[in-house]
Amino acid sequence: MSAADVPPAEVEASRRVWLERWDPEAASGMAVYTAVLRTYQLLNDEVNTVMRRHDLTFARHQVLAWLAMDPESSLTLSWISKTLRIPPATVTNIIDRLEDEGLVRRVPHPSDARTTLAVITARGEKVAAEATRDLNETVYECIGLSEPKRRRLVDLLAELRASGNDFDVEQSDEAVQEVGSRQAKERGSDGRFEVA
Amino acid sequence: MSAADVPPAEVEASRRVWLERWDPEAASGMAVYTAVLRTYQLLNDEVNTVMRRHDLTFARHQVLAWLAMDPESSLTLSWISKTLRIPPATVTNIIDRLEDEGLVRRVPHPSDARTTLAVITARGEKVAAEATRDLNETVYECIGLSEPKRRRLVDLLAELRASGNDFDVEQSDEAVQEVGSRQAKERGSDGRFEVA
DNA sequence: GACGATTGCTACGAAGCCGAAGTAATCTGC
DNA sequence: GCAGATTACTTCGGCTTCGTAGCAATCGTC
Repeated sequence: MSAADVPPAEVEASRRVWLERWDPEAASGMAVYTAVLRTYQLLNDEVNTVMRRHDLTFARHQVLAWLAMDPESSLTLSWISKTLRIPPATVTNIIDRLEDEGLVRRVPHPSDARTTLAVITARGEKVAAEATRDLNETVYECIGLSEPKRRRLVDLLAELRASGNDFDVEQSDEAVQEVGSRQAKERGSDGRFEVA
Repeated sequence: MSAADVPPAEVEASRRVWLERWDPEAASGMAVYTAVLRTYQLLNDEVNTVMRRHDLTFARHQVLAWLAMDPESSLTLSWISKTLRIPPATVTNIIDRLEDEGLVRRVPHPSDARTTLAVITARGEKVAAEATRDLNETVYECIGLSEPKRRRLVDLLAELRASGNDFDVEQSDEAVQEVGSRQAKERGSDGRFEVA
C-alpha cells in the first residue's frame, strides 16, 4: 500500500551478491520478480491513492466497474467470485462495504433463492464513472511507455504467465467455460444471452 | 493470496467495453496494469507458498535475506524501513515475528541509544539459506521466459517505473544517498565502509 | 418425492499491513 | 547547556484479505 520502490543501487548490490552465491538463472528470475513486484507496488500505490479519493478500494472499484458495464446492472455474487477470482468471503465483504455506501443493493435472485444479486444504484453508477475517469486520467493514461512498448510488455507478461504455470491457465479456461454457461443459463430466463 | 488470474475471455470483453467508453490510451494503460497485477499475483502466490513452508512471509524473508547478506549480519531497523520501503510499524512487526522464531535478535546500537540493531542468529542464517534455495529452485528458476526475454521484460518495467513517475524515482535516489551516508557513518566507527 | 451431493452465501477468526499517535533519545542553534 | 526540532522505534487501532465452517436452498438420481 505504501511501499513503492527499493533504491536501485541497493537492488543492484543485492543482485550482485545473489550472483556470487546462487545460480545465474535464479538471479535473473529474482530480477524479474523484483521488477514485477516493484512495478506492481508503484502502480498499486497510485491506483489506491486515486481510489481513496472516492472511498473505494481497487477490489471494490473492480466490482463496481463490472456492475456498471453489465447490461443488466446486476451480477450474482458467485459470478463475481469466479470471474474476478475473489474468494467468496471477500466478495461478501466487498458487497457489504459497497452496500454500506449505498452504491449497491442486494436483491434476491428471482428464480434461485440461494443466490443474491448485487445491483448497482444510481449513486453507484455515478461513483463508478467518476472513479474510472479519475483512474484513467491519473494512472492509466500516464504510464510512461509508448504504445508498442506497452504491447510488448503485455505480451511478455502473458508469456510468463502462460508458460510459467500451465496449471493456472488451464484453471482459468475452465472457469471461463463454467461462467459462460452459467451466464447463458441465468440470462436465458430473460430471453437474453450475455456471452462471456 | 489466492486470486491469480481473471479468465482471459472476460478480460478481453472488459477491454472491448473499455475501448468503447474510454480512451484507447486508457485502455492500453489498463491492460498494462492488469497484466502486471496478474503476473504479480501469480508469482506472489508461488512465493508465498514457498515461504509458508519455512514459516516465513515474503517480507520477513526479504529482511532475513538482507541480514544474511550483510557483512556484519546486522542492520538497524530504520535502515530496513528506508531501504526496503517498509513502514516502520511493519518493520517492528516483522522483527517481532523473526525474534519470536529465534531467527533474529534485537541488540541496542552501541553508540545511539535510540536505534536498535537486528542481528541474525545462526538459526536465522540456516533458515534464510534454506528458504532462499527453495525460492530459487521453486520459483525463480522456473520462470518461463528465455534469458533475453527476461532482460527485455526487466528493462521495460524499469522504463515504466523511471518515466512513469519521476517523483518516486527521485525519492528513491534521495533514500539511496541518505542510506549510503548513514551506512558510511555507522560503519565508519568500525573502520569499514559499506557503499550502498 | 425424497435423500445425498452440490452450490451460494455468510459468520467467524486469524494474519498481514500500515497510518497515527506516543515515548524516548539525540542533535542543533543559540 | 538547554529549549525545540528531529529521529527511532513501538503501540494501538483499523482495514483488507481469506480459510474454514456453517446454514440454507437446489439439483440429480433413484
